[in-house]
Amino acid sequence: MYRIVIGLENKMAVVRNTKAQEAVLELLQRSKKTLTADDIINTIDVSVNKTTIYRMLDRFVAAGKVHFVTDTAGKAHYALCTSSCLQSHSLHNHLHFQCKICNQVECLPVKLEVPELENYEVHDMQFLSVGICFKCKQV
Amino acid sequence: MYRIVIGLENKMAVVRNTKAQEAVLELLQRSKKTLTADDIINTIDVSVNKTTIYRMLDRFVAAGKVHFVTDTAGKAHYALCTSSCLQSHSLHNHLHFQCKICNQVECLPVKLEVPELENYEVHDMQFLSVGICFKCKQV
DNA sequence: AAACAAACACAACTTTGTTGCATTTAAAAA
DNA sequence: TTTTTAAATGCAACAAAGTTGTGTTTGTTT
Repeated sequence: MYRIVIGLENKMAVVRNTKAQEAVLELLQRSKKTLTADDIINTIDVSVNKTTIYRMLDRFVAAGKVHFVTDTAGKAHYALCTSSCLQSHSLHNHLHFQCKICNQVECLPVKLEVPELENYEVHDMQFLSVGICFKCKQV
Repeated sequence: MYRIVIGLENKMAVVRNTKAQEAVLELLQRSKKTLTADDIINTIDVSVNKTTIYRMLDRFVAAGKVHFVTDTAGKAHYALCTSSCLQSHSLHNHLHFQCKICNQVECLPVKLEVPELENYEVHDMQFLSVGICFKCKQV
């Protein structure tokens, strides 16, 4: 219900390496497109509980390793942060694309310029475009 | 589960005016910020079933009267379309702001420029910035 | 090796939105 | 005006996505 994370203000807690976490990070690394929690649960080869997946993803987001976009149906899609995510105070100002046909969401290498918002404190952003992707258009 | 709408390709069906619909549109008109289905259900004075509210909102979106943004928690926030929504093929290329404190989402009068996406068919977009709004910053 | 807390599993739950079907009702047709 | 028709609604049951609580496991530090 509360997928927002306050960044890295909360002191970096001690972190432990587990098989499950490594497996999830590897999945995200290998994936060209974003992954939903469900995608991960259905793809991962080690046995991991769904609650664990959700909490893990929250931790990754909090740590700035991963970012997510919510699609038009309200589902969260996760992707590893790249170097470009880290520019300008960890704001993810690149565009995402959600395909109505294959339902996948991908990060696009397109940065959007956002003017300063007077009197607002901007912590993060999600830019989503919706339509039909390259692959699905060809079919 | 499927909040996307294919625009107006489906022939404009006969539309009927009902008290409920008028009431919802009036609520949206009066509201400075976007409203969730729940907001509407809790605010509206005439008795309307929640299913009706959801279907109604879908119809309004399909008709281009209303647009919505999904917040970081995956919840849909609806707003009346203004004249500015109708520019450039009914794409809603203005920015929205979600406040982490009051949890409200508002339309901002800020248009974002999006370059053409080669080989992609863009039907719509959702631009969301997240942080602390003007009012909540003052408290 | 012992201690500690991060990470996990499991079950129950919440929230948001959907589906199917019967009923009502706005508006067109008779 | 009355009849007809399908758009709009109501209701109940359901579904998907994510969360909470609690007890257990297990990395890491001491």
